[in-house]
Amino acid sequence: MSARRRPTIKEVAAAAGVSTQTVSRVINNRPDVAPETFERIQQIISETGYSPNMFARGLTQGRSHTLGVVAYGLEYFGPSRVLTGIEQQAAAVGYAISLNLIHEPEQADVEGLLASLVSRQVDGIIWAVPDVGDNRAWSNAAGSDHPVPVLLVGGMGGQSLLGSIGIDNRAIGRLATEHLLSGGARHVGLVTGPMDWWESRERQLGWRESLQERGLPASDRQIANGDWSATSGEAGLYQLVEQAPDLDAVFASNDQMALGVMHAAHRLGRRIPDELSVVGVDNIAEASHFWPALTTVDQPLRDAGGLAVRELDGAIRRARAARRGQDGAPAPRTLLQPKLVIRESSRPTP
Amino acid sequence: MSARRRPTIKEVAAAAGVSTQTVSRVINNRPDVAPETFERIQQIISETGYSPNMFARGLTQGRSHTLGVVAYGLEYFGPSRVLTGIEQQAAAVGYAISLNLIHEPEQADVEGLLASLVSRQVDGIIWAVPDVGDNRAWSNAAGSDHPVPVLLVGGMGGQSLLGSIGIDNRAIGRLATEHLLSGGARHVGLVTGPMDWWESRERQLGWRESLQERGLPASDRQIANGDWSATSGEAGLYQLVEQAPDLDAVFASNDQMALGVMHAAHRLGRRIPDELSVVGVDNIAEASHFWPALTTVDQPLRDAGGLAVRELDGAIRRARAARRGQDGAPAPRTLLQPKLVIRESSRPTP
DNA sequence: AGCGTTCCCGTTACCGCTAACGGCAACTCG
DNA sequence: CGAGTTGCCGTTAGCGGTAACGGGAACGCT
Repeated sequence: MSARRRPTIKEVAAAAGVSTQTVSRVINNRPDVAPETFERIQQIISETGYSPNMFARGLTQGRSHTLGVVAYGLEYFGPSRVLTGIEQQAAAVGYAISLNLIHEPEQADVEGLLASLVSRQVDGIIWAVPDVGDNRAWSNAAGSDHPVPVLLVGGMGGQSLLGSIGIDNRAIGRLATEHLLSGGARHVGLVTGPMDWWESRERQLGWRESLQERGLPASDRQIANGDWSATSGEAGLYQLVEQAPDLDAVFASNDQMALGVMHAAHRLGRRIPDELSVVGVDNIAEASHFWPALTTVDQPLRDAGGLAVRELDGAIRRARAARRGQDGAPAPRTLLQPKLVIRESSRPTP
Repeated sequence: MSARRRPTIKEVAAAAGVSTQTVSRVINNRPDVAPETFERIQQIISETGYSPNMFARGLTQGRSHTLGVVAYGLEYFGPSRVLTGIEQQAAAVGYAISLNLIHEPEQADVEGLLASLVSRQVDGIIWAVPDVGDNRAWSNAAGSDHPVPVLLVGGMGGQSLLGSIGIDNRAIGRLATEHLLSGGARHVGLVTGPMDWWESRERQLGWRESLQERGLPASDRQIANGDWSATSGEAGLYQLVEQAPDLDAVFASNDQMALGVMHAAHRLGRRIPDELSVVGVDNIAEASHFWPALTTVDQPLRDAGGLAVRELDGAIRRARAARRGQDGAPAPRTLLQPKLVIRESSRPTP
């Protein structure tokens, strides 16, 4: 942990007997350097272990090759997956990641956070915080002209002026519900996530639409509110069987709650899937080893993260090229499609 | 997503009719500014939304207030917890986080990664990658004098010259095994993690020590090698019951594998905990909702992350103060202690 | 009155790097 | 053989901020 000082371009130039500009040309791989000189300078660079100072470079070029990423809840499956996707793609495209975690999504100091990222000179910002409550009101604000491009990931609530990448959560609800119905279920219960989450509301909508299209009831008695935890899933089933005794299937809005539901079903002596079919969401690694193996809806979360980086990179380039052209194309919105994974917790289609 | 240019200190100074130096004094809260002037400048700053350019500031001061964090496997419970702890503490102490994820812990280009972080001018580096194979050989190298302080988190393999924060994994093995023994078990099987992980080897050592201290056998027939996945835990139990028919307890090196073990036990018709006691490690959120609720060993991972930031901050300050003093104190090593969480998958102490 | 302080503020010189430009050879070509 | 390339390299001037120093005005003190 010694404090060996890093060499500067000036020292490299002196050692090579050239000007700093020539060294600069070498490290940026620009023309107008004699092959022989090029070799010699590169030699010295690797000997001294020189690497350019990003501060100085950023100062002249006005870019940092860094993306600000604001995320929430790494302990949850979704967010950590998205972050992994972001990091991977960012590394591939040549961006560093400046990570900021939010702990209270509802009452974050959004402007302060964005300002601090901007003052760190990030080239763009990815807002990967779930759409909870009105925590995205800022993104709809008229005066939301940020000094750098901002991209939203996950959730699509509001008429945001910003670009966004999301997953079709209503389709998740429909996929799960229609699968349950096709397996013969007629009384499909729902354990929701927290209702201030956009994802929860959309999944519920999908569930409701599917039932209504078939003329089946979708009353409040078939709904239990959860909070994503297995505990709440367990409590949810106890509540459901009381409110709707003829329940024969449950769509749990995530795999943890599905686990809780199955736990409760075991305690109640209801066999899965014969007496009760269960479908979750997320396809967490453990899902295939639940008892029984859980049928679930898989979300392309990693892809969403990767796509976010590519889109943001595009926006950065465009903003940089236009510099003061028209603000151009409306913010693009992308919605990725989920996929059903059928296992043993649901009755198969006959 | 407009590209409104950010104001500079020069513009603020012009607007206030003072020199840039005076503005600089205001934003750094330094003396020698008349209260009235101070007010006026601050007014203009908030009106224009000025915030200092970190590049320029970093260039003169030689620090970025950024910590480089290298992590691996956010999809695993441990690493994501540690990262959360790091981020939280970093935010509290005033550091930003530059995140780098590794995908192949065995064959990462360590020097390249460190160099890239250093060239980004991070003030210090936290290496939060599990100790797998010989991927930490670099940290023992004699010439490991990095331009910035480096701290290792998790794992304690080798005689690293660098400071480190870890969790006592041998104690994990002992806690789990002794709990099983105190519940009456006499034939304790082990499902390990991958054996090139330091954590796995230490947990196995703890298991072995506990058995040998009581004069109980700890043969290879009681061991099945897993890979952290639930699948491997399931396969592990099948293997164990074949190799050691009188098996009455299993220590699984993480909760996922414990889940697999319980899954297999159900299939084999072995009742838990009466016929087979099971203990896991990690205390993941779902553990209390497994069937039955899983007894496990809790690791203070978030604390480890937080502590890492504080220690690194100290090292940074010291390095900065000494600047060329002796390299001083030997790298401190901290070992945090795990904690047993008793639930229903293990027979209680009579 | 004369001198030293204190308060407040401006000047200058960098930090490390790159864009823009200029300039000197050698080389090409009609 | 003179004029226009082309190849190669250096000089200058910043990017936006801060450290170090200096200096004028007002004040206090003997």
